[in-house]
Amino acid sequence: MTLTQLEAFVLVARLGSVKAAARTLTVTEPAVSSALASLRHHLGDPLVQRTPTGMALTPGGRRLVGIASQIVGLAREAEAAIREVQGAPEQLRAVATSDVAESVGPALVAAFTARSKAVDVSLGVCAASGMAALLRDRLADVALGPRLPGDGSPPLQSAPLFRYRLVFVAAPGHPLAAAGALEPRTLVDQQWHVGPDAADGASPVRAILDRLGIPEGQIDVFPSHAAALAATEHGHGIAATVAHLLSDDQGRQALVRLPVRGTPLDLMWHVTMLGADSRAGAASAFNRFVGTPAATQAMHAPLRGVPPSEFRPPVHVTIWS
Amino acid sequence: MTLTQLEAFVLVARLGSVKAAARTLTVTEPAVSSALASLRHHLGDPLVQRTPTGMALTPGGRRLVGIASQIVGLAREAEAAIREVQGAPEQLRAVATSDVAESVGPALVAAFTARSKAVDVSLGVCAASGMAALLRDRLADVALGPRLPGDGSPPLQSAPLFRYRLVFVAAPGHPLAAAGALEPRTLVDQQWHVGPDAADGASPVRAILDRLGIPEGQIDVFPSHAAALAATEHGHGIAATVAHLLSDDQGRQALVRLPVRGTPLDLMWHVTMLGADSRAGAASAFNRFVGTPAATQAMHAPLRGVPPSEFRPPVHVTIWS
DNA sequence: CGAGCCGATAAGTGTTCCCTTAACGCGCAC
DNA sequence: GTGCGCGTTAAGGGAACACTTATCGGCTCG
Repeated sequence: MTLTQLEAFVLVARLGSVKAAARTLTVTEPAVSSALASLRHHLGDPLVQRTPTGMALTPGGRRLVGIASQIVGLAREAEAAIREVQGAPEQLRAVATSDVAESVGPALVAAFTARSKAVDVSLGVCAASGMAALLRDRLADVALGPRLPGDGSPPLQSAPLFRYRLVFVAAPGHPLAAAGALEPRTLVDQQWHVGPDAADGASPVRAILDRLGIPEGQIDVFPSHAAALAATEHGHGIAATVAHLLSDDQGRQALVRLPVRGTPLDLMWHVTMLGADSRAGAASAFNRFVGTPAATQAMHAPLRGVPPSEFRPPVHVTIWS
Repeated sequence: MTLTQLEAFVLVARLGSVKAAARTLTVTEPAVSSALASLRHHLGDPLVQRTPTGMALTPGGRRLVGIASQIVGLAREAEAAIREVQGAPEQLRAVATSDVAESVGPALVAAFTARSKAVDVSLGVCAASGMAALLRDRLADVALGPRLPGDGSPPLQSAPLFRYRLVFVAAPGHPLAAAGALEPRTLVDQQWHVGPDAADGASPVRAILDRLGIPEGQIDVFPSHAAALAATEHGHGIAATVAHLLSDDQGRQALVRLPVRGTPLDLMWHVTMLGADSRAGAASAFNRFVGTPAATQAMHAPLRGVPPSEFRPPVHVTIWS
């Protein structure tokens, strides 16, 4: 029984699939499957079993997951504690959904970095559906994205981070660009350009696509939100984007907002982390920071005049998934 | 960072020496030293350093020992949990000082085994000074011997187990055997035959030897208490032993009690375990059992007529140290 | 100053881990 | 049925682990 094996098991149990666990750990599926096989053999229990809907825990696995999760959490805590004692900078690993990571995330993280010199911050991108597991396994300290359900063990705490407005956009030459007020259903026949977060069930864009009943064939998923917007500029599709990122593009008329009825949609991004008793000190500092005016200002200001596609965040960004 | 390394570190930190940790783990000193070296290198901190009085923790080590201890405890808990879910018998690892292990320990454990069919009990021998570390690291679930200080992390709970009387004995032909009332200081010139527990600072026999100022050259440490008594039967030395074990030997006049003033000494053995919230279920069951009349009866009854040297406990006995 | 104790190190060995690529088995959908 | 997605197994290699015996270095104590 090794820490690696326990880690693999916990992630499979939490994420419900070997594939997702492997992606999170940046290893291949057989690596995870093999670690799981070793643990199964050692403990003499299947722990998790395939079902049509994913991987389901056996009674033994259900019992183990809580204990194993504590073990891997403590192992991380041990390393962080030693680092701290030695005076090394504390580490804060932030994850964000791709929409946050391409909008207010880097600016927020950069502002926090500037204020807290002794903290080493990294920002990663992940799907909203995997955020809770990352936080609980201490693979991440804070998560930026939609509000996450806090129930579970250990519990999570979500707090409002940033109110934003979602709008629909198209190239100036698009047929709908010159239209007057549009009914939402007129968008059903359009080709949609979306970022990677739209593939995630918890994303608001995904919710819109589902509500309108857009067939998958009409949805082009791009590797980044910026790429989706770039394709929209030069193509004949439409996209959904955060309004305040658009001000400059609109000024240059690269994209125009579509006057769809019911838009802009008022939405909220949240910051989520473990409870105050179990999270790292840097996470608490970050939590305090996001409530300050400096944080709000940083999230509103920085991207003015810089198209997202060219934006290079001034913080170290690690892509974890 | 592996579980083995953390275990080695915790034991070195708790026992204050590599040698003791190695003995407890039944490996050689280099094995422990090497595990420690790997952990030191991995974390970049000496963790423990040699001092004239033993191994002292660095600030980092002090911080780590609590976390590491939790990790190894949880790892054991994980294995126990799986075993329990699978319906396998629960395991209870008892340790006792050699005096208990050679007197009431086996009978007590056997009586508990007979009552609790679903518990797999093993009894080991260890020094009183190492008991607290064994309990805290969950290498043992219950400890039988002297009362242990309960402070520390996690705290320990001691409860009275058995009141016994310590007497001094010699062979019938010994010069002192025919004497009348003896002053304690008349024993100073004698050759003492003692069991392994006398080498332990926490042992009452050790305390007596120290109080009388017996030089080391007059103390023969035998590998078992029974061996010390056997040597006393045929030699010209004296020994200290538990009174109620002696009844039959006295009947056969193999050994006679010396009428030393102040004897018999009224002493108490205790049972010690972790607090109710952190100990295994079997430990709690054992704790309840030792309070019952059946336990008291078992401890008084079984060895009547059976010299300790010939006694074969009906339970599996593992020697850990 | 030599003896003895204790921890660290050297050298070596068998085992386990951990990861890879490739191929296989199985359930499910079009 | 025929793909296709997903987990598992096979095979293999490199590294780390965990242990041993033997030796060294530093320290204390007679």
